[in-house]
Amino acid sequence: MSQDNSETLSKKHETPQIGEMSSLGLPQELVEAVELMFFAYRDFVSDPDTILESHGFGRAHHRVLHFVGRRPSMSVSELLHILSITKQSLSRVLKDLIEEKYIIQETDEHDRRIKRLLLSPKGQKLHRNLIDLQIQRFQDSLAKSEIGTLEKWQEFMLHLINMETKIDFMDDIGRDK
Amino acid sequence: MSQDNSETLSKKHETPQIGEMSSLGLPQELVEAVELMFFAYRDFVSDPDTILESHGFGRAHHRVLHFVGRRPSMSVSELLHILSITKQSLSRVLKDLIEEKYIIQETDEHDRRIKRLLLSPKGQKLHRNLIDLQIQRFQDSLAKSEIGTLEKWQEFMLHLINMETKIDFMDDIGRDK
DNA sequence: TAAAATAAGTCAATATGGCTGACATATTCT
DNA sequence: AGAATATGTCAGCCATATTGACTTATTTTA
Repeated sequence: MSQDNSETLSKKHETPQIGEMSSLGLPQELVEAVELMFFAYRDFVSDPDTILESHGFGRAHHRVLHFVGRRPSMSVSELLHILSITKQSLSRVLKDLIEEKYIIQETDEHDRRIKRLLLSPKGQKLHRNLIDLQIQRFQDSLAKSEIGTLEKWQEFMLHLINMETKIDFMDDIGRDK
Repeated sequence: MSQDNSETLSKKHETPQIGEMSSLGLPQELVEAVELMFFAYRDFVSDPDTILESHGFGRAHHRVLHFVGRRPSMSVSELLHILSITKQSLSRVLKDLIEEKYIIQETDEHDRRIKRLLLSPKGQKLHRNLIDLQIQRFQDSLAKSEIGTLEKWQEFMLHLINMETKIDFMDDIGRDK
């Protein structure tokens, strides 16, 4: 519990430089960064959920919608590769999106085995709604931050997090930022 | 498909300043940032998985282990609050961790309804193994980056991502970094 | 002190989104 | 003609989340 186990620090973490040690005997800022990844990511993906839910979709649908929107005319296998999931996992969500006409399939001109995936106007609209929320969050965070060092980056990440989350759990993180 | 729909940009995203527009008519760097969140987070949480799997645990166990390690003597309801899950969801993983003696419960001295959660030495060891991997990834990324602006932050995030992922999908992101 | 509120735990049912294995179909390559 | 490739599908399994209803122990409050 006290800091007197600092001699037993793994070789990987020698050179704490300026930073204080956390209760774990690890540099405080790095432990905080690990948690910021958890909180910031969770809150970052939470915004689109409301919209998705009203369409009967989940996060898996969002990811497909996003990458098809960003990289139009991708093949199914390219999409599988990007998402790093199996085709059986993809098939359920892709089927939904195709059935409800958010995504259009076009057979490749030169190799008719390949199906190219595209967003319909309806799909583009939903995609845009979703990404707008996430970009807005980035811009808000950016407006509040002035990115410089790791500290600056943490500040940026901190601002990504919901105010409520911050009030509840950020009492010992980023106090003076 | 072309950029000529830039007039229809949502009011929220006027002021693209210097940045070019993506195929979506949104600032390229912000769209890239959205994707970096996805890739970086995914790869960041992937390291501990191997160790967890060998213990028969999943990511839910990891999160519990992490927060109990970081905030020792938390009550169950505080943990629920931090994780933002229901107690029914928590109960399974917490039960596993208690049964296999990674986590110890202690009844609060002043209010015997409350159970305080603590890592056993065994739990501390596993927690340390897991966080070491994540901190190492941060340190590696940090060594490669020089954080400054949003660009710097993106560079930092980019370096968090597995080389394989970068080779496969980063062909149009962060080319010149 | 009796009743209400709180902390924790449990049972049952359901949903999402991953996984594996086995196959089927159409198309292209050798 | 046969092998390889791209896609799709069936069936089942697992992890992790959800809701609602209920129990038990303990503390607070009226």
